[in-house]
Amino acid sequence: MSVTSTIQSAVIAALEQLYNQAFSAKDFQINQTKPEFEGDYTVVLFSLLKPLKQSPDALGKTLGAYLTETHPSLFSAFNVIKGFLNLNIAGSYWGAVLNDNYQDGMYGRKEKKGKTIVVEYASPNTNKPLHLGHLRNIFLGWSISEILKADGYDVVKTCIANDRGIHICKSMVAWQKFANGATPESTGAKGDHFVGDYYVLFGTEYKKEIQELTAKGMPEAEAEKEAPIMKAAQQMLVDWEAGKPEVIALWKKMNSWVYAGFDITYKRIGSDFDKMFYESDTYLLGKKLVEEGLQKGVFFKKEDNSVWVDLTADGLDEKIVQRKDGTAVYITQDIGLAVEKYEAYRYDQSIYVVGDEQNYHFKVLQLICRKLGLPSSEGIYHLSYGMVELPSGRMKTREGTVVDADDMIDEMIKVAAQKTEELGKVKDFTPDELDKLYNTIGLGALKFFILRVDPRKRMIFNPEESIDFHGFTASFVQFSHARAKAILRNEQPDQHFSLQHNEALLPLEKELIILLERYPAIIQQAAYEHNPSVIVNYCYELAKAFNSFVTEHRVLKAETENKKQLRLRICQMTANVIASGMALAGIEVPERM
RNA sequence: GGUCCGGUAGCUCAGUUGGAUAGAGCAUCAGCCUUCUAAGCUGAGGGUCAUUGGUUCGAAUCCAAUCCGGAUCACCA
Repeated sequence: MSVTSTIQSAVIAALEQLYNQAFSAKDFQINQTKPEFEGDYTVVLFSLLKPLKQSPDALGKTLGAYLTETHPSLFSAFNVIKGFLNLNIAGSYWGAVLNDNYQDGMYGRKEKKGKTIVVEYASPNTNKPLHLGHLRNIFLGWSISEILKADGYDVVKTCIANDRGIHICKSMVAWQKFANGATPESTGAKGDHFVGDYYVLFGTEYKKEIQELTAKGMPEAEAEKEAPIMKAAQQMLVDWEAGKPEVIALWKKMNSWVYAGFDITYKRIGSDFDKMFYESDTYLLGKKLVEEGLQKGVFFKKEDNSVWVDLTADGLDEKIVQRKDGTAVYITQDIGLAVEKYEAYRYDQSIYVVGDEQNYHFKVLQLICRKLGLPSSEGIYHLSYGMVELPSGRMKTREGTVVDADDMIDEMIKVAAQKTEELGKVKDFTPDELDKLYNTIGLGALKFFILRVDPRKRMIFNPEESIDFHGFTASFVQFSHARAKAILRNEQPDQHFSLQHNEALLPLEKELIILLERYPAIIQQAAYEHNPSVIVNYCYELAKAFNSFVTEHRVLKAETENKKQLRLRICQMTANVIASGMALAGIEVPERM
């Protein structure tokens, strides 16, 4: 049990004894005591004054005296200032926290809850390479999954490949028309980039054709529909859904190129999935559900044969669920996917890591699932994150300001290598070890930079700032870990030494133990909020405190053997917690750097 | 226009769910390596928490209005 909840229970019991009134944890607050006051934890008394008909001073003194008297091993002293009861926690209590957990690599992780959460993330289109926005998505999804696991859930990491639809047909048409049979193998290109180039080519050709048509006097809106290359793409989608063999063959070939490219990137960033779903499968189930919905009267057909759902009663609009030509739209497959996921995992929650521009889409999805009476609907949770912007503004494909994921990763690792060489601390590393270290530092920096921001907020990605290895960065935290390990390489804590608590803890020692004690609660909070930035910020805070501690106090040459053992335990536990926390963000920490 | 999200130091971000004098990093300035890793540490300056009103012992945090920025309201995904 955490200190905070221990104090809470003690206070509740005390109030029951002293005033014969029952309170719950929600009736009053326990905070860490502000540094300018004496004490470790503070009970805020204001909310209790009225029900107890007490003055702040009287209540504080009575409660403080009672608590210190009845829990001498927990509270060593107290003071009351205005409505705040400041409690000193006994040194022996902190000693026990340290002693019980310093070797535990699983510290902070919860027991299994027996509940399943499905997390969907990445979800790329198979027509262009991954960019910075995808990286935020993948880092978030992967990290949230790990955090939920640590909090005791069974997690299934899933990915839906958006492998069908008009956008896929566009790159297929362009390849057919312009590639002359070129392949990634023949050109040496990475598969996803190769296909992406044809998608871009489609766009430029399309624009060209529109210009030609409007030059002949056709109105622009009509030209957009009549452009031959667009008509070819639309026809291809119809052929694809009809299962025309040569279209399917082409589709399979091009998708396999893209997957090969994605796999390389996933592997580099250490991301993985337990289960892949393919839109090309789920859309059929979606269409079946649309059919059922029509029977049930949840959907209705318009004159042109397109199928709609009326959500005006729920404050939204009418929404199309199937085109007049019978082909599926985006949401059709999502309805199918929701059912498929539920059938497969009977989940308690189904998290979709998808950008906030799709808030409306997920509102609609949940409503439709509910109207269809699907059991999958209630667990749907859209983890909506903000867009990644550059200092110059939004990334735009058309303006070529999209930051490519592979380029970004290369750059980070390159700069990490440069920086490490400049410092020259690992000259004895083998080339393989160096390679691994550069990866750890470069990728760590990228992940940290992205995950440190609250997911809901838009974030500005400043390339220059992201490769800064000072301050609030992954390298700072990694460095702190390496520093702790350097000490531990000289000497390990003696497990058989029994710590004495007659020497008072120094402020920096106590600060670190208090921070370490909070780690389990931090995991819980991050899981509850679906927010990896909670973990990342915590790791930074811990690393910062550790660096102050290490510069201020000697560990190996501590004043007494008792102090030395205490500090060695602090080093060990800090290293463990940093490694554990960073792992939840998908960031590795080196032994040396 | 409707709906949703955001606005905290020059910049990038925290702020323990309503608590004490609002915190970090970067940038600027001043110090600290003969010591377990200086990718570090210590200190200084920098704030009308968008604005106004309200709720109460107490508001960056809750409510209302206004201003600014973004997303969305597609037979794109």
